[in-house]
Amino acid sequence: MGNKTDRSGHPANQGTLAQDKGLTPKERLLQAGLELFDEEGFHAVGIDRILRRAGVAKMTLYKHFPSKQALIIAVLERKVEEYFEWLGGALAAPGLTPRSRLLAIFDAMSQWHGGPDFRGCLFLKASGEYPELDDPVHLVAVGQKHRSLELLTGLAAEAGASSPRLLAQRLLLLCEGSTSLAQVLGGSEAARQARDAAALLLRQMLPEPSDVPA
Amino acid sequence: MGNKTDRSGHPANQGTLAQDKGLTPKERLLQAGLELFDEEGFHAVGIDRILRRAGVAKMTLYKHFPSKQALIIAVLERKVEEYFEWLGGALAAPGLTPRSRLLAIFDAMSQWHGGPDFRGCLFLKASGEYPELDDPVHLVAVGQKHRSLELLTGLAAEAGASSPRLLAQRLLLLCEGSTSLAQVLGGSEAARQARDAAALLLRQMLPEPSDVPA
DNA sequence: TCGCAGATAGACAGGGCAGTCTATCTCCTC
DNA sequence: GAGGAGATAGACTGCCCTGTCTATCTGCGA
Repeated sequence: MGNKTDRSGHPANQGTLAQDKGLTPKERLLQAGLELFDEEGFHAVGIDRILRRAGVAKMTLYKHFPSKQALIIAVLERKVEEYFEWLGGALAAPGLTPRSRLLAIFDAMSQWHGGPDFRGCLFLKASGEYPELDDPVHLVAVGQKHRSLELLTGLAAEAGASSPRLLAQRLLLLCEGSTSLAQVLGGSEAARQARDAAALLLRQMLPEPSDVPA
Repeated sequence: MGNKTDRSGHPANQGTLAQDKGLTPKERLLQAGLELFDEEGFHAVGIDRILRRAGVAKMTLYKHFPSKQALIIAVLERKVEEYFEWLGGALAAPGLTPRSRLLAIFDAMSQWHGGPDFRGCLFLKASGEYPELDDPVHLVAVGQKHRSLELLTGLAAEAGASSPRLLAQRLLLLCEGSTSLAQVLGGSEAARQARDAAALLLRQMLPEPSDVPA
C-alpha cells in the first residue's frame, strides 16, 4: 500500500507525484501544495487548484488541516526536512574531506539551480509573501535559515576554522545570494560563481589544505 | 502646489506620501502601489486597496494604466530608478576612493536593511510571485539585477580590478545574500557580515590599497 | 453481514477580485 | 461666462476565494 520510499528529496519529483493514489490523501495534499506553491506562489494558488491536483475532496483537506495557512505551514515544514535530507545526502558522498564538504554545498546548489523545476527558494518566497517577521508562515523560513547556519557552522568547525560561525555566516551569504540570483536570472551560473568565491574565502579562513592525510 | 522635490529615494518615505493631494493622481497611484506591494505582496493587495490609499477613483487608475499588471510594472520600473538614484547618492559621498566605494555599498545596504520600512528586495519578491522567467513582471527584476552587475563592474574596474566582472559578480552575490537574509531574519547584521566578507575579497582581488595618491 | 470511519461530490455563503460603465463634478483655459 | 478635459463616486458583471455543510459512497474489521 503506497511507496513512500521514493520521496526523492529536493529538486526532481518526476511528474506530479501528487496524484499517486497509493499515497494517503494527506500526503497527496502536501505534495500538491508543494508543487503548486512553488510553481505559482502562495497567494496565487487557491485551495481548489490543490484539491484538483491532489484528487482529494475539500472536506478531506479541512479534516487534516484547519485552514489554508495550516496547509502552507505543513508544506513548508515538510520541505525543510526534505531540504536538509537532500543536502545531507550530498554532503555524505564518500571521499569528501571536511573542507571539500564546504565546497560540495555549492556543487549541490549548482545542480539544484540548474534543474528544470527550480523556481527559487520556497522559504525565501514564503517570507516575501508573508513579510511580517512574526507571521507563522514567515517563522518557518526563519527556522530554515537558522538551521542552515547551524549546519554550516558545524561543517566549518570540523574543517578547523578558527571562527566557525563567522565562516558559516559568510558562506551562507554566498549560498543565499546565489539562490536569489538564480531565482531571478535562471541557471546555475551564480552557484558556480559562489563556489569560486567560497573557495577563496576558505583559503583565507581555513588552515592550510595541504594536511589532508585521511 | 505639490512638492515632488522630496521624493526621498529609497527606504524612508515618511508616513503615507501616497495621499499628498499636491501630487497628481498617477503619482499617488504609483506611490500607493509601491507601499502596499512592498508591505503585503503583489497578489495579496487588490486594486481597491491601492485606490483607497491613493485617494483616487477606479476609472482614473484605468485611464493611466491598462491593467493591474501594468501598474505593477510601472511601480517596479520607478523603483528601479529610485533604487539606483539612492545607491548612486550613497556612492557619491565625498572622500570615497574607488576601492572604498565598493565597500560603501554594503554600508548603504546596512542602513537600508535596518530601516523600519525594510521588507526585502521588491524585485526579488516580484520574481518570486511571478516565477516564469519571461513574465513581464519578472523581467523588470532581471533588468534590475543586470543593472546592479553593470554598476558593480564599473566600480570594480575603476578600483583597478584585473577581472572587474568577476569581482562584481562576487560582490553582487554578497549583496543579494545579505538582502535575502535580512528579508527573512530582519536587521542589518547580514549586511555587516557581507561588508566584512567583501573587504576580504577586495584584499585578494584588488591591487594593494596603499597606492591611493589621488 | 453489519457498522463505522473516512473519503467523496457538490452545493452554498459571504466576501474579494479585476475591470467596465454611467453620470456628476471641478477646475483650467479661452 | 462657456467649453472641455480629467477626476469623482459608485453601481455592476462575472469570476474566484476560503471555509461550511449535507448527503452519498467505499472498504475494512468484528
